[in-house]
Amino acid sequence: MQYWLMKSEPDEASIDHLASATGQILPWTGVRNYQARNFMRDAMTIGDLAFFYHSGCKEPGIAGICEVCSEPYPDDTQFDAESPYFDPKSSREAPRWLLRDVRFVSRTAYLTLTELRSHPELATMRLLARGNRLSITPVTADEWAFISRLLAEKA
DNA sequence: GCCAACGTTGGC
DNA sequence: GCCAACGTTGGC
Repeated sequence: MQYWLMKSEPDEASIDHLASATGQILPWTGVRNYQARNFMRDAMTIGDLAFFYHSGCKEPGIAGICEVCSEPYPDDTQFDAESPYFDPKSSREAPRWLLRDVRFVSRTAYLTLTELRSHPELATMRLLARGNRLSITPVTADEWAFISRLLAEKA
């Protein structure tokens, strides 16, 4: 059992999209970075929890919690020439990009990036590391517990 | 296998 | 819209 933080642009897929999806499940589509793919393919386990983080928006921050709910499988968008995530170098025989489904767990109080940065306890969080661009990052049990406490206080 | 050029991410 | 930081590509 591990913890994660998964970034999504709310225009594309927000916590509200996840909450209103069929079965409250969405495929974590569009990851085109090998490290993030490897996390999904190799490191995640069904039942892992993740903070659902809104990025690329006015106020980036944690908006909710979701749960890994499938084994890894090929991301269909890599085969779709119409998709912005199309990868001409991938094939159905040897798919490059694997994803997992995530299930809605809860909305949380909105915890902004600025606030996350303000807590020295979180200074070593992968998300906050200088130059970090990874869309999926591991969260330690301590970080998870600390942030959960912050969220509970704000609720 | 190096590395310059290019593309992307994502906060500001 | 800018740009710093990073990842990927491809020529050599």
